[in-house]
Amino acid sequence: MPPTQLTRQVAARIVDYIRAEQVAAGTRLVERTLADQLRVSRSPVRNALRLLADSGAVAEAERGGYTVLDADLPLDLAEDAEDGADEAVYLAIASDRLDGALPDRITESALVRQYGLTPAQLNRILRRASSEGWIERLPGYGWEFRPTLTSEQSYADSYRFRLTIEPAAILEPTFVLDRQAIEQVRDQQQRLADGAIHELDNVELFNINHVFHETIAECSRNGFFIEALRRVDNLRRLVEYRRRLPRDRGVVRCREHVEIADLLLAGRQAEAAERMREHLSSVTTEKTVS
Amino acid sequence: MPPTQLTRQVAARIVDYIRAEQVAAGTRLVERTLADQLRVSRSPVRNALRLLADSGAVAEAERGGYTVLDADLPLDLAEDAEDGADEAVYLAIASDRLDGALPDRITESALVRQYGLTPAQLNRILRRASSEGWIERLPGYGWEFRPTLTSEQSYADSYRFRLTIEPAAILEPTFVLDRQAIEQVRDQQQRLADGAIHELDNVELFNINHVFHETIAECSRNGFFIEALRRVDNLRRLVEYRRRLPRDRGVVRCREHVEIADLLLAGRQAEAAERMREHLSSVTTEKTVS
DNA sequence: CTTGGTATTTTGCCAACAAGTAATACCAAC
DNA sequence: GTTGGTATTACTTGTTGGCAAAATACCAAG
Repeated sequence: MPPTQLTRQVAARIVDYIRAEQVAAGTRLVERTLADQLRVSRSPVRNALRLLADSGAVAEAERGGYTVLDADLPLDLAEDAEDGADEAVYLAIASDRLDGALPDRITESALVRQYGLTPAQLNRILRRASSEGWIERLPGYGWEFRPTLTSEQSYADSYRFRLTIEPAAILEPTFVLDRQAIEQVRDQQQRLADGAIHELDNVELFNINHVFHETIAECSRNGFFIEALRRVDNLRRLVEYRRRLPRDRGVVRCREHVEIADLLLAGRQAEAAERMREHLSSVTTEKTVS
Repeated sequence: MPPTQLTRQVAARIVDYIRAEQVAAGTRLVERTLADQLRVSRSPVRNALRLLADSGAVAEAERGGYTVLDADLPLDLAEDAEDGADEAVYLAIASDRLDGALPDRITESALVRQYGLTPAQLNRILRRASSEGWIERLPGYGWEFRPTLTSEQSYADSYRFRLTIEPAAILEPTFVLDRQAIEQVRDQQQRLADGAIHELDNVELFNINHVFHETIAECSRNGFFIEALRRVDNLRRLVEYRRRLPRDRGVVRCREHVEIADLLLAGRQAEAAERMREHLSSVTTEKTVS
């Protein structure tokens, strides 16, 4: 019996957690704590830990339970686990749509047939796609793809929008610097600028940059700014995965990121907001030229 | 056999359309046109027209088809039609949640039991609620209400967010004034300020004001601004329906709306944006005081 | 009191069929 | 070419029951 969808997902999250927090080897992985953190019950956590133990990612503790084996787990572990199915189909549909292989309107059963899904699987995927804003249920039967990000215009629009909200988020009165988080993403960007950028693929590069911007926005403590940014990035992700991202420009962007983070850490918010504005508008012009 | 959910909905939209556009009596209601406009096929349009004809809202034309009887249809018609079921349950769940009658997490079957729904009905409702951003599916079983708008803080946050995006939308380079639309909402606001405001209930008042702000944002021609505003308002709606809206303050707000519209019509966008900023921030301070 | 182990309850998915209705194509009339 | 009428196709919903697995409660050990 193959591990369940949720089990794989939970396993991937656990790996992410160990890697991101650099949890020391030997630390106990407490079921209840993980369950609370991942918003599931202990059952899938238990199964996920068993799965990870079988593949040698975590160690079984002496009197039951599991402990961390190594903070630097191979990245593949999370990806392998995640590749349950949903994610792949989700990206496939998005990709096919961007390629123009899917019509503007489509019925659920057509999708079920074309991608060989069960109704519930498709239900999950459509739920996600519609919550991310690129597909919409019609009043009657069928779904309609929304024109988001398919055109160059809407791509530019997304940057204009970020140009408005990201600097504004920094200047919000509720803004409180999360020094630790900012330092972490700052160092990550520094490493990228120092050359690590050439070793990453599009997905990882996008995710790191996305986390950088989101971490800053989160300091605004205003859920509307945070969620608005998140929504834009969720859409952007679908396109960026498919683009060629020139790495030389990427180095410049990372340096700008470092600079913005340094300004924030120095408490110079107004300047940071201004740099952020310049940073985002430079990307805009760059894109429209190419 | 009672009319179907979709039929009622389409009927309500047709009534909305006739009222909003003030379609002259005697005009033919063309099935295909309506179907395209409402993004459904002719079948439900036909059923809806039959329904409206039976209740005397539209007239049967001589050689088949239907014509408009009177541009000023009673508002109840749309509401009666809409009250099919979904909408009522949707608002009931939102209301119960705001009252604290529903726990933070809840399962689908609990909702099915509590509100006497079929799975597909609940599916539709959850889809909508999650796309509007106030409920979220957990990784395992169950759903979680998001803390949006339940607290005074997040209510204030929503205004801070609008304070950022609405003036910015006016200043977007892609902004193109839709003179006709702006004039229409301007006049509507003028009528409100002249006293009509005292004859409206919360729902209608909210909708009119919401349309005003959205019409302006739409001139930005940037879907991200438009959608972000729409999302905030969809959430706000759930709360505002339940508040007491003091009408005297409302009059002042309507006057400000008229003023903003006039500035836009005069092509003075920068000033309009500034007035919009003041307008929104005055509401914020007013709320935090009360 | 915290943690891991175990048992019980409940949930949501699956499958397949029936039924009603939305989408679509076609036709006739003006 | 439009428009309304009609027929056909194909889609989604509503069933039902069975089942794997997620949630939950309980227990024992340290």
